[in-house]
Amino acid sequence: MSDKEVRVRFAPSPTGPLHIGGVRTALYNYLFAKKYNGTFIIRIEDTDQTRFVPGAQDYIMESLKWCHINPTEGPGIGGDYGPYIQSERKEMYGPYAEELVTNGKAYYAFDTPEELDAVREAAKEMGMHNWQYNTVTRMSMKNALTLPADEVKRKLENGDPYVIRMKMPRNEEVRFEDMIRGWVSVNTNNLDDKVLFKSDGMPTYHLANIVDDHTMKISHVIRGEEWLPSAPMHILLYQYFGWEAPQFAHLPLLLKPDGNGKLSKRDGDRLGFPVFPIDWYTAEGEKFTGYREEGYFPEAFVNMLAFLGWNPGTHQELFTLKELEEAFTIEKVGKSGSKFDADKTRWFQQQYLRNTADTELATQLKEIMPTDMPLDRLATVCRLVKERATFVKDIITEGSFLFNTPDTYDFSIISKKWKDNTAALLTEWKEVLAAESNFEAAHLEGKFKVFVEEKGVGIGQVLLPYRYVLTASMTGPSMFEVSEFLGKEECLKRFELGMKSVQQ
RNA sequence: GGCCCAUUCGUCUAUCGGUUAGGACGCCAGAUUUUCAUUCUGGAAAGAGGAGUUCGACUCUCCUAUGGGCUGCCA
Repeated sequence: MSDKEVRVRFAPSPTGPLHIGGVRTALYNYLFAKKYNGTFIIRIEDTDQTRFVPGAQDYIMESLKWCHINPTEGPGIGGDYGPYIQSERKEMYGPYAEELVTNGKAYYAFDTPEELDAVREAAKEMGMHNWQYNTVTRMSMKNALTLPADEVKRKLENGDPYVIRMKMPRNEEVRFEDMIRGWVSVNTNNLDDKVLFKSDGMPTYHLANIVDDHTMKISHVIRGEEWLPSAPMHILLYQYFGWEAPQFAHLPLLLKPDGNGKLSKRDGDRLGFPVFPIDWYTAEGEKFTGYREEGYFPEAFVNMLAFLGWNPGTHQELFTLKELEEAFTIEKVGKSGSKFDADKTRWFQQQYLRNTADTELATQLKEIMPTDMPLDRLATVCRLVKERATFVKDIITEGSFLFNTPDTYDFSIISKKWKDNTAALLTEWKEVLAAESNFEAAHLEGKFKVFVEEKGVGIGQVLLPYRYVLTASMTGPSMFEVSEFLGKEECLKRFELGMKSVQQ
């Protein structure tokens, strides 16, 4: 690591919702910055005006906020290197492109998109699988390298549409050291003359990215593996400008849990888990569910994401954001793509739910379930059922009989356990309770043990029917805890209800 | 097709030439529990294949296979 100040950026384009792969890239950038006391920057790359999606930028910012991945510089945040939205930096890029033209590192090209399509089509028909605008083909195209100088000049003065293409050198080896993959090298013969500046006056990603990273003093570029093939070209651009290139780290991709391929938008509803951090609605009104709305804690979500492609080298798996900031190193990021595991994700959430204080859970519960129940009572519910829940919303279903008197009893669930003497035993046990003034769980349990002892019956013979009449269910937390929570009056009332259902 | 990257249990991964190849999720079995859940214990489960280098390779090199990415005036 050089002693240069660490400045990293996450640079999404607002073409739609950020999916979890993007969130992970943002997270790694953030953690890297924190680890080295650096700066984490958000930059919006909206150079493609045709793909702009309204709301996408807000979605990105809100997603990161929910995850507590807080940028130190960015749109709406400020910083000394703004603006942080490329369309607002539009005027900056042209002169840089011109500079390359002047230095012979780039050239004007006048081929129309239609002409290019035609050339590609023709090449395909001749059995060439891909045609590239490169060192050899450029000599048969319409550009400043082939056209007479005066014609080029005339076209430019005329206002004819043009692009500026990078002039790729012939047969040169471009090498760079990736922080994750080590040395990567490519021969320029395999690279093409990429468009740097578009006919609409906007730069392409490649130019804008290099110019912004340089002018924003970015020290490390941590981005997805899909950028690896163009990294050598970016290196070359830095050389053309005479700038020092940042260090690169190309992250492995997130893969579909089944089959193969990069995780994509539609995989979520197909496989039954969210692919997006928060809900997203398309312009057509289609909804994509987010982790936030599913009920995941952001801490659990972030913890899970951090472990998709990184590990601390120890057996610890539960990390707070702060702990991740300490433990994270780029060296421990793996090289191969990871398949997303929905089960493991749920497990993380379950762990976090369990480690959340009861009153905190109660507070969150109140937000999703209107109730008059006081907070301390809610907290007790949480304590009783949290071990059988994964999400806060599970507490509502798992503890339903703690909120409301059962409205329907289904005798068939207990009929097998219901013997001839059950009703009589239950009635006697009810009498014991009716005479009892102390309803503390431990006390009731003691009473109960004495009761079954005296009757000479098994615990289950009474306890299960007891559960049934009070909760209309066969499963749940300790009956003595449940009884204490409900209180004497409610318990006796439910005895009546439950017993009635049996008689029918 | 071309170029680049990758390859350890089903999944996420540890191992930085010498290990009974470790952990976690999931799965199975047992114990605890009135029940379900929890918890605990145990179990099945892996180095893609082939050549080298080496006293010794999961680890280094090469080839093959497989997977992935890129191949736009998209990012």
